[in-house]
Order: sequence, then structure tokens, then C-alpha cells
Amino acid sequence: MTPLPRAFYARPTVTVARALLGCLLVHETSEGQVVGRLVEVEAYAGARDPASHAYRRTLRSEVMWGRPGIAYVYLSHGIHACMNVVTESLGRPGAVLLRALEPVDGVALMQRWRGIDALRDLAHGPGRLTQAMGITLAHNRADLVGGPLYLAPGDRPTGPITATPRIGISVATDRRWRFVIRGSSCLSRAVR
DNA sequence: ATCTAGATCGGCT
DNA sequence: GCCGATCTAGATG
Repeated sequence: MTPLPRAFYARPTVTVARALLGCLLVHETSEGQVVGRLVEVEAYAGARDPASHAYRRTLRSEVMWGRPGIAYVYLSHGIHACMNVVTESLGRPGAVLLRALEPVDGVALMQRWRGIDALRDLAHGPGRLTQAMGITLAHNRADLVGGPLYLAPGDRPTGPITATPRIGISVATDRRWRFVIRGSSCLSRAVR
């Protein structure tokens, strides 16, 4: 499979978020390959988006100013790793949070890593997604162009793309920057 | 030096 | 639906 080129990521964050739906997240590990199709993402911008970690430029959020096409992985609630892909041109902050995917390949591996069997429960949520895909904090700043962890073109959404407010935030809740493939059985939450 | 809220999850009611 | 787990970045004194 061919990784998405860096130019794919070097665009406005919301544009990248929508374009990521249906794409394949691939991780080639020593234990085998795992692949999932993205069905839910959220866009996080910079200085004008108070819900974004890049609302303040700090040690943790600095990566969001980095090269488009690298990973931003952070620890949520002391427990869960959450994965973003960095967007916009170098020096402009932005990232897309990967919230849910449909298992495509390496399902047995995902089931082992997650400790459960049900397909629709393997990666429906940002913390579950990283666990199912074998992604850890060690992948922070990993380059998604030319490494063992990458995104590749996938089947375009068969259903309509729906935009909703982002989940789990307390500010900027009026922005509809969560994008889902409506009708997927693997969403972290049903729509509307 | 200390405090607190957090882009969550799983179990229980 | 509610709650506890678990921990750290970032803010404040």
C-alpha cells in the first residue's frame, strides 16, 4: 500500500479531516500488520480554537506547529493514548484526532491487544483505537510518510459525511468539526 | 512546591 | 447514566 503523500496533510485542517474519512490506517509491527478504515475524526485548529491543545503554544503542543504528516500522540486522563495527524504547513498549528475505525486486517492481533472479540468494539473511541492499532506515546512525532505507521487511500465513504460538534470538550462546542461516516457500526457514538 | 482539569474508558446501577 | 481509575502538562503561588 502507498502512504498518503505529505502534500495531503499540508492543507487546511478541516479539509484534511474530511478527506481522511475512509482512508486506511496501517501499522506494520513485529507481530504483524494491522489495518483499519477511518470512520470518525475531529479537526483541531490553532490560536482561534480554544478546544485545541494549540490554543497555547507549550512543550506538549509544540508538535502541532511541526511538519505536516507527523503524529501527535498524547496521554489522556493519565490512561489513554490519543493519536492525531499534524496538518497545515510547517509553522502553522493544526491536527486531526483519529476517533474511530473499522477493522480491516490483522483483526486477531487487534482482538488480542484489546482483550475483546466484538469487531464493532475494537476501535470505537480514540483510546481504544490506539490500543487496537498498537500505537503508544512512543509514536509521538513519528513520521507517517515513509515509516511503519502510515495512512493510505481507502474506499470513499458509501454513506454521507456528517458534521457534528466535537466530543468531550467544554469550549467551542458550536463548531461542528467532528466528521463521521454516517451509518458505520463502528462510531464512538451514534449521530444526532 | 502544589493544585487541578482533562480531546477517555469500562464497569456498575 | 454515573463514577472511579490514573497521571501529567500547565498554571499558579
